[in-house]
Amino acid sequence: MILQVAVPCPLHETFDYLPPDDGPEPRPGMRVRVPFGRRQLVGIICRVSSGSQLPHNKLRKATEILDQDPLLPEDVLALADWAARYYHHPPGEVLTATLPVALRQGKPAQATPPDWWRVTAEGRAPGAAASLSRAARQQQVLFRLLEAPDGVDAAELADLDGNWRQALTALARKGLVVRCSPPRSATGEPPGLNPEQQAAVEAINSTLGRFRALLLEGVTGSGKTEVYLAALQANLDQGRQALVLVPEIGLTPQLIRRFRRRLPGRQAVLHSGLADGERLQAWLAAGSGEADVVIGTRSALFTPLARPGLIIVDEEHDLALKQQDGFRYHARDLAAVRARQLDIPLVLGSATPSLESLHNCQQGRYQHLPLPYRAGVARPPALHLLDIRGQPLEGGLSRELLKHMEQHLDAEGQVLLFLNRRGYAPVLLCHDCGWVATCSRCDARMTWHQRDRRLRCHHCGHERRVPEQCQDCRSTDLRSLGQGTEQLEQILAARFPEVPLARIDRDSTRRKGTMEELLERAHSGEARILLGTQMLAKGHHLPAVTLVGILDCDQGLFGADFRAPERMAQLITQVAGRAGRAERAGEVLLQTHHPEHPLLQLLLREGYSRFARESLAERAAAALPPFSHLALLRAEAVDAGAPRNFLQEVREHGLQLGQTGVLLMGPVPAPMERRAGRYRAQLLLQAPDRRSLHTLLGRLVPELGKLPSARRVRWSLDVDPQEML
DNA sequence: AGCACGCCGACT
DNA sequence: GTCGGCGTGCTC
Repeated sequence: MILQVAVPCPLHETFDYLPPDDGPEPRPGMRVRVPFGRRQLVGIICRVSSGSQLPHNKLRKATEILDQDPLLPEDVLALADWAARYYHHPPGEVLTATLPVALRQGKPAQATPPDWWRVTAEGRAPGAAASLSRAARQQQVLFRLLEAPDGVDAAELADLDGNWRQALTALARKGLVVRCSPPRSATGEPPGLNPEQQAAVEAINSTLGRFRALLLEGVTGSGKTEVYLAALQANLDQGRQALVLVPEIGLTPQLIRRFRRRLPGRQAVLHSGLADGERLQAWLAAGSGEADVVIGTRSALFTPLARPGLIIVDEEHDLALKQQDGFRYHARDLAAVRARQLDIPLVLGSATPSLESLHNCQQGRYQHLPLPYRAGVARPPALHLLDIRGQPLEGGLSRELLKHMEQHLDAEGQVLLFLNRRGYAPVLLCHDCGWVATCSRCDARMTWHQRDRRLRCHHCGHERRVPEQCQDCRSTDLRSLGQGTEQLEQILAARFPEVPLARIDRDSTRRKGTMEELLERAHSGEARILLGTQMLAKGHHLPAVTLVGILDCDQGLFGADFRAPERMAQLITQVAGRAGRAERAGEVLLQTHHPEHPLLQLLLREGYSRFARESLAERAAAALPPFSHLALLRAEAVDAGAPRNFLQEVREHGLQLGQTGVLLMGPVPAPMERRAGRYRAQLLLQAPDRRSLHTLLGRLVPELGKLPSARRVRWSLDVDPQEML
């Protein structure tokens, strides 16, 4: 008997081992400890076969089988295998990526019973709390449990000071509290659905039990989540589990609470903020069938499910669904593969669908489910361009925008300002000689953060003190150019001193919990002006916002990336969607220096949907994705010439393989050549069909590591790149 | 990736 | 005379 084992190292094959002398019967999906070189690694059994290509004396014996039963079911193994082939990534690294960290390290896959506690009848008795007058800690714990009729997770007691665990055990000994299983959540009353929502739900429900991909294109506020909830309910009624993927930013406590409130059964949440132990428990609960709905960010896609019935990918256009380093997979695309393999429906949802998914609808591969109207009484916002050419600007705000802000604030409205640039100013400039502060490690300017008196590079994180003098001419007349959110906050505080403001960007939310705090201030209406970057653009329900101001929408118009316009349109539409979600119609003002730009005009006049269809036609004409297929080979090194040399060698190697149809473009320097002290270059492969691209990559990639020049660079392959940076 | 082996420069 | 630099090779 031979075990084919995937080990966590960047090699494109599995390794054959003899089974250990004793232990459980080896089966695919089990973890196994194996000797590898002179190390011991935790690998995963991919196959058990009867023979090996290698001579018997070359084979080593596996040390021990780590699982009694397979950790990964057949379908996850098959998905990982498919992904390793499609992304041309080492199978060991792909499989390792599917496991929670605790399991990668070889820890036992043991589900611990829930640490959930509630008060007993004795504990509820009138004299119980009073009897603890000499045990303040126990009293405190008891009070906390008395507040929660369903009990609490012991982890929630962690904020009590002192040894709450000891107090809890003491209370249990006295019979005042008891460990129990957490309640299955109750179902809140679903609101009535409008006809479009109803039609979408029926379309999804009618396909439960077999594969089909459906694109739910719902304008902001059209009630996509209600459609998800209804479909999830129907799926649960059939006794099946569901997987819900969201981009990191979308996984807010708000959304989780809504799911908890509305769905029966148990939900497991998987995101990067979890401790290893918590993550493991959620993962095991999914695999055992204990959890009914699994909600998570992209890596949750690989979670084993005991009785899968439905996969939902929310905000399917979002870039966060594509991993941007190491194993560069797209969770949306792999979700389609998994749904097909499991023969269950896949629902993709977005207000601004990716061109890829719209194309799939046009091709008839996906079913299109439009939700063109806002749910309830909410009316769509009115979008207007503000031509700011030659206009006086106050901190980047035109008079016209300021006037509208005053009007909305006077009318008790809430104003949201969007500026996709944090810090005080993006440029620090010497007024005497023109010197600008640049990063020593990147080809980029440093951003001035006034409050911390520091210059920070937003590309590599490098920072230093703000210089007193120009580094070139010693002049002390250093000035800022342009505005970031930090500066705008100051200007607004001076201009509207009476109006409470909340700034939401990566700097203002660095401390744990501040994000929730600021969002709460925004949500409650306490803050009247909201100022933020990307962070504020997505997902959050801000029903009181009546005016949205986008300070600079020109950045996206001239990006080097062919996806830049699409990104810009998605961002504008998402930000605009924050306005007027309640009864009051919203107003959206876009400041621009290019009011006649055809892309902006199209977006404003016709909306995202038409914009996207027009863009698709342009992509077709230019033979760009999704009408052709790309792979990007990146290389970087401290030595400036090494990446180019390597890629040149790869190019020649690739040309020799003579795959017709595949274009090799480059090598060229990356758009920002030097970043974090490394020079970067890239080679782009383009093909009219997937097959020829993958045939070439299949032959080329395993050879790359063997090239001598590869040793001098760090390289990575990005299949279906989303960003050319 | 990790880890060893191996062959050349500045030190106790 | 050694310690250690990183080039090269290998992992069933």
